[in-house]
Amino acid sequence: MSAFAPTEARLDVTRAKYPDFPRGPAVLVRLIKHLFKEIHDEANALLRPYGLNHPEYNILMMLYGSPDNSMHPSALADAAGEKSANITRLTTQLCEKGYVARSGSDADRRKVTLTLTPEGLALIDGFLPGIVTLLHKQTRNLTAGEQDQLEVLLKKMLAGFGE
Amino acid sequence: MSAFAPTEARLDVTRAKYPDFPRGPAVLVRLIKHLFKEIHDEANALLRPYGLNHPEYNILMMLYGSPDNSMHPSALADAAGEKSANITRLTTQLCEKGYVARSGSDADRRKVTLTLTPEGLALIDGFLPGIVTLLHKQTRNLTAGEQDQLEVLLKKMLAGFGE
DNA sequence: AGTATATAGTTCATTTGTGTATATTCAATA
DNA sequence: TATTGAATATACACAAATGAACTATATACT
Repeated sequence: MSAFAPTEARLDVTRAKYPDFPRGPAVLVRLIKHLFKEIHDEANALLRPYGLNHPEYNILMMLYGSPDNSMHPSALADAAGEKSANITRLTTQLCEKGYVARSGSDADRRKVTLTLTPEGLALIDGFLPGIVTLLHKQTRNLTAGEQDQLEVLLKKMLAGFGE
Repeated sequence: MSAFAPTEARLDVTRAKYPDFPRGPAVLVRLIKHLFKEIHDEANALLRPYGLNHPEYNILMMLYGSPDNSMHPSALADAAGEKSANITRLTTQLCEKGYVARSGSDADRRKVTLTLTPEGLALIDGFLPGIVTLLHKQTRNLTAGEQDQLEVLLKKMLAGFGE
């Protein structure tokens, strides 16, 4: 029996009380919330031994995903889905730990450039094997074809936001 | 152009540096994170005029999804995907606002029962129309068939956790 | 019965996240 | 070139969430 069954039962009760409540959309939203929490918690557990949490990991990986291992804070905020005030705090921590370096920009002096240090790159090399294993584990119930399908549908849904 | 395109570009760079990094699973995880943040932020904005945030809303709706409008804290933690310590804090707030009532249980004196008050039910009636509209808006890009498909796939993925 | 083990809920210290205001720089244009 | 408005990043006060320790009941076992 799926762990999600109680959620569906609750939704049935809700619809009995308030028939307009849309079952499909509500299920999707609750599924996404549950998945996010699970993903978040598992990643946190894996990263704790490295002294990192999930948001810090995300920032390191966004920088790693840039050809020169560097980004500006505002781009990082978009990429990591964090508020810019939080980027300041998180990157300050990563700087203090020595994984990221801050530097000014000559072209636009408002901007700051954040770059992975050699220590940061070494840390990433250290935790990536575990992350790869975790990612496979988290999607093991889906075939490659199902993953593609899911990706298409999630993108389509996401495209409906912020318009 | 999709707002998600930069994420995919970063993933390509990552895979150039670390070929084992699995593209599909990583995309799925990032999509889910982005969707959750959008859903969370929009719900927060809608609920603010009612003096509620998204987690508080979730708790009220979990109670509403129970036939007698009541649940125990531990069940609520599961249902709402919150840690039990957080349930204590959130429900205390909701009690102070008069939307939820706490009471002991005779059968098992460790347990506490949380029940929606008439004020809580009235509040729900007040914000539900807006929520219904929001839920439709958040899934407007998906046909009914696509929503069903997405639901199946997300459930399948979720079933892979915690085993 | 008596003891160990597990469960329910809370408390508290700490970490993490947000909203708002502010300083600085850039870009547009009158 | 002076002025206005937008963008970038940060500071800070406050809000929310977490992990770990703790109290109290309940359950299982000998």
